[in-house]
Amino acid sequence: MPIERRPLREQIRDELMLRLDRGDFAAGTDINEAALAAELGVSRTPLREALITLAGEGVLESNQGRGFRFAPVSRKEFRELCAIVAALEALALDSSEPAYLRRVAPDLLRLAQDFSDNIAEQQDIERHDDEWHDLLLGGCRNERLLDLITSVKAGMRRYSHLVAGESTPMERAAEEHCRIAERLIARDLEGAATALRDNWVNGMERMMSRIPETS
Amino acid sequence: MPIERRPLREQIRDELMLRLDRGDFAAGTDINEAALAAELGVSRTPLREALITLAGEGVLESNQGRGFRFAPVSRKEFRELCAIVAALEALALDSSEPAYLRRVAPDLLRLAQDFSDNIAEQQDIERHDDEWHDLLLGGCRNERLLDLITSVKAGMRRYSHLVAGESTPMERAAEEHCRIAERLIARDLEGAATALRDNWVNGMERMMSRIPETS
DNA sequence: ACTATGAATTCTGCATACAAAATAGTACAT
DNA sequence: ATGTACTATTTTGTATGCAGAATTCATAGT
Repeated sequence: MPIERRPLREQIRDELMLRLDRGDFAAGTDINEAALAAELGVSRTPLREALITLAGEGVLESNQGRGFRFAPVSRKEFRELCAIVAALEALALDSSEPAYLRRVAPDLLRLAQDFSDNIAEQQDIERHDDEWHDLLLGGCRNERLLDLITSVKAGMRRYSHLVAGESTPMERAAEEHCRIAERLIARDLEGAATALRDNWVNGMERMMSRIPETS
Repeated sequence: MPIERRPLREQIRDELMLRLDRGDFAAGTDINEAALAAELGVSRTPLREALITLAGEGVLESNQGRGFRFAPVSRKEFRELCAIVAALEALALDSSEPAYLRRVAPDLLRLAQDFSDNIAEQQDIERHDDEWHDLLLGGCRNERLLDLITSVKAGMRRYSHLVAGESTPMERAAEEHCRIAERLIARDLEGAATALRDNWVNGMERMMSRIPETS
């Protein structure tokens, strides 16, 4: 078996994103490199490398001499990110192999229905939603686009834990997923793309009230 | 006067992009960190930080133990990038303040016309095209989107010097810019967005033959 | 001549060390 | 009590050092 040999900076990045999902870091808080490096058991060098990639994805921001901090959240930015992801995923759907979409459409529908039934843990909900979208876009032939979507979504993870605990919005999301799947089954690619865009716009509005206004 | 104090990694990144525009680096070539750092007169640490950000933007790629290299070019990737930028700029146009577009539309038209007249240096052509698009999108209220467009375009700069010396394609581009500006003057935002998308698709096809196929 | 093997070298990835900037703290003057 | 100048401390930004992986080169074997 080929043992895993990944750069430390990537493992660190993953770990930080995991902690971000858990809500360990409040938006706007500074990062103490030495302390965090010690806590992770690594040196500052690969940590800083990870921080720089995260800054490139918009998760962090850096100021000269002041180091890194988790980028503050705002309704404005969340709207912006949703608009971007909506456009990118719609493009990805457009760039997908029709055969793939036909094949996975039933799975997508079933997953969406299963999901609306049993309300699970918040962690599971997030993961499920991500996996659903990943499956939807799995047939996209534009590799750079998929990478870009992943990157932009990383920036959105700062918002994910803010909505934790709300159950009704998720039921709405499941319904919308059903709609998208139904459009695909009906071979209506245009309608599916529209439903997908709606899903993001609605998702945005659903979470909007949860986001504290820029103070 | 406030003297400029930017991190070295950013200055290094800018310098590397400049050299990339000049065609100093062939696609696919490895980077020797020590040699490049010595040439730039900096240490490997900020250089590596710059390389990591460039890798995040798709300009470079990194392999474990093998360091960084300029990502190889391919027609497939170029098509992908053009599709992405087309979608993003169209969205940006959609998110722009109508008042701004009305105001700059005449300037855009004039710039496009001026440009089609005097054929300048390749360097100037590139810069002019970029500035034209920047002016077009200057009224976009989605800041994250503008950052993202800049980042994706950075990845496209690997292709820019490949088309050097060709004059007719640029005249075509100027014509298309005129079309976009005319649509804006006519208050036809939808038509402008379509023309913008066409500009990217055509630009793509124009350069396609210049890109060596993946060997 | 060609391949395989192993030592020597080069280079990356990570850790540590150092310098300068920013922050916190303290004494002092108003 | 408040503000200010100055010092001490913390923290970042950059440079250097070091271990191990990857590559190169030479040599031996077929």
